[in-house]
Amino acid sequence: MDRRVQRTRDMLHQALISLMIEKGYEAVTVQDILDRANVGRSTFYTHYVGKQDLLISGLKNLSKHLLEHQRAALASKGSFRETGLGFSLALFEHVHSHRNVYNAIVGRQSGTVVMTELRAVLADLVRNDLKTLSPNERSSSDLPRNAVVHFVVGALISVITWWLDERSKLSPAEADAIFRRLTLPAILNQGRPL
Amino acid sequence: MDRRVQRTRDMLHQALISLMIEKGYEAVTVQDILDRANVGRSTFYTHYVGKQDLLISGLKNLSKHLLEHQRAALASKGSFRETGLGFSLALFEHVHSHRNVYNAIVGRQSGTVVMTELRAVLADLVRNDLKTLSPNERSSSDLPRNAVVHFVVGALISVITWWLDERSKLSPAEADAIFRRLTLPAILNQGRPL
Amino acid sequence: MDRRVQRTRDMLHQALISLMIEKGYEAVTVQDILDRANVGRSTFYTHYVGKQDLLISGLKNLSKHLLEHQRAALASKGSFRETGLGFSLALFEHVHSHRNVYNAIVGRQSGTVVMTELRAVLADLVRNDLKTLSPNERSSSDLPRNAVVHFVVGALISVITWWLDERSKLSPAEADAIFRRLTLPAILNQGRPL
Amino acid sequence: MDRRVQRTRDMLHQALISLMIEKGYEAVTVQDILDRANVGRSTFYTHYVGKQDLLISGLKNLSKHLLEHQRAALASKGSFRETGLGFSLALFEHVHSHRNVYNAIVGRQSGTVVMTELRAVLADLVRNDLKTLSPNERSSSDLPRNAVVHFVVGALISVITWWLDERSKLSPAEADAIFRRLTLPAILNQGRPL
DNA sequence: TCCTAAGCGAGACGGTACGTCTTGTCTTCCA
DNA sequence: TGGAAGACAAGACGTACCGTCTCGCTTAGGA
Repeated sequence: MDRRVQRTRDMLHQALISLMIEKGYEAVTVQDILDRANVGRSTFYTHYVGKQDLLISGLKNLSKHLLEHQRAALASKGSFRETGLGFSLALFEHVHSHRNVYNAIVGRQSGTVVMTELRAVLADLVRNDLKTLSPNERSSSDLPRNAVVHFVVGALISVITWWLDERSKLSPAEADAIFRRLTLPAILNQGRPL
Repeated sequence: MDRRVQRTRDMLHQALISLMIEKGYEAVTVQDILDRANVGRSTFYTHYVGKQDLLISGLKNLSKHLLEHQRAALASKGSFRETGLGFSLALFEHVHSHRNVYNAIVGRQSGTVVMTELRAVLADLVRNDLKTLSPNERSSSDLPRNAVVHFVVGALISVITWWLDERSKLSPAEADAIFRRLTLPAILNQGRPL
Repeated sequence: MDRRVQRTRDMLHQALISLMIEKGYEAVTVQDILDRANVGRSTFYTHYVGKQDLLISGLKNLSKHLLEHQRAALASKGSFRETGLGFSLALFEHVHSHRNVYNAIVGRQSGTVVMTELRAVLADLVRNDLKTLSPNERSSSDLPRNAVVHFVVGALISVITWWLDERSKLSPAEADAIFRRLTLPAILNQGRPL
Repeated sequence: MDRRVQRTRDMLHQALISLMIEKGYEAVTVQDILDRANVGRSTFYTHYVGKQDLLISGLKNLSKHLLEHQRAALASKGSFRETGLGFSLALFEHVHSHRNVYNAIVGRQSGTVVMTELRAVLADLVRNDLKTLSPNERSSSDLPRNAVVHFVVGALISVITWWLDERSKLSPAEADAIFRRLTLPAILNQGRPL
């Protein structure tokens, strides 16, 4: 591929991210992106279907990053309580070191598209994790698998949102601990009577 | 207030809801609403700041409805496990009998505004409920109150979303049970070591 | 007629005139008039068909005023050169003492309706006058009567417009003299070869 | 300039003219023009500030046309009585061959903007002509130059209006003759006592 | 090394939705 | 009970984006 192509795409990504931090995804105009990236209108539409497409293609990086952490955690031995949802700490740390970006993605100014896409990425990770749980440990299989996946993703995003709103007074590890204390009991204690 | 005013507002609400069911909130145009409601453009903007305003003013009804159920549940005696989050069954039933509306509100075609507003309504209810928990029972106070509120609301919406996506094969009571099995342990078992 | 009716109409006329002076006829809104006159919308439309109607009904006064002067001039004896178009000096004086109103009527901010109506009023006067000319004096009757009427009215308005634009450095009598020097030769010297 | 630009502008001009003929300038909507010209709304406002702007830019053509005839007349030798206001016949002929357009411009359905602009165009031509008169012939310099210009333009438009109203029973040459018989004496005979 | 296809910026263009404004009609309410 | 207040439908306005397109200029990468 032409060396220029990659350069154009990078500039577009950078432009979108910096603009999202400033105004939030919804408020960003294609024209804004073009101006910021010094890219022509037609060029933009050559590479991407639209604003969403540019965004989604950017989220792929996050996805890759978290998948690696998940693989590492799954490889190690230990109970699900210890190693389950093994990507979560990595995610909280990623969020922390890119606070401003995540504020734009997850915050008040966000948009449906961003959230939908983020949920999809996380749902994949969670589903992977839960697959390893069912056969080995006390199972949550008496609850519909998808319900649990939705629940975990919702909890994850809720905690991240809250954490960011609180201006991140807590460390990533502490935030992660809260997430796990809220989420794991539901997954692990299904046998206990309610 | 002029009798006509209420009539106009009602017709606008009806129009918005029916259009949301057909196309989803984001896709609905102000002009669509005007045509459906037989209302003039300026009249619309006399009553509402915009599409969002019309929507939000509509969600007030839901809020009132659920608040009543909550009051009833809080009045009755029983442990938090039984009576806590007492509005949840009512909500699942409301969702069930207005499936199509909720699909538009919560579904793939929804918009940020709708969700934000719905979350705010639910957050108020949850916060009310949790206030009654802390003093009486084994407390979740070692977790930040707001984190728990966000978590519960996220869980609630996640389960509803999943339930609607599954075409509601389960009854409202069953869906509510799932929600409670996933959420209550986290609230009640904070003392147990993870 | 109800005493209040006349009061309402007067207030509307006053409002229109003062607003015309401020912004010019075209820029004046019915709502502007209502606000200024403290009159309800429906009341306005009860009395007048619209903005134009209100204006035209106001011009009737001018018409009456000038007609009287014309009658006086026609009654006196003298050649057409002296007494013809006998209302012209009265008009220039009227213009002078209501400069601001005429600026609004005739000026840059005016509107078609105003001008059309003013022309009609003047055309009637001119036509009256020319009727007295034809039989008695050296005639312009070899020119189409209507052409001459249009011409005189056009000349009159042109001179008034110019005079007002010049901020009326000249007295009404001087302006009138200019008008007569420009217009009368054409009417009186038709026999002379061109 | 982009080839497309000229094409767009042409189509807009054509649309405006044909619509003016049908409904008169004032009654023409921007949307009417867009529909007729197959041009997008934003494109229109890219090229013109509004309806007026489009109109005025169209009157530039008339101006150019008449200026050429004036130059030709000025070049020829002869008294002012013969060659003065040398563009007038050309104007009457232009009016005649574009009767429907001029009816829209000058007629009952016209608007202030149209007339104001037309007056300005004609005033320039007249002023040019009168400049050649003063030094060479018996002067009208004892009358304010601007008054005379206004007067001539007023007379010209008056005669044209009358002529068009009469459905042009007269030839352009005859109409021009009437105009000259009405206007020239005033310009040339200033020395004669009134 | 050339030269040719591609990548690109610039921006014109047709559309569509927006929120504002004004008009003339129609309804309510109050004095 | 008649007029003031003002709600209303209609629809034009000028602005803002969108996604498609045409145009030349530049520049890589194969001949």
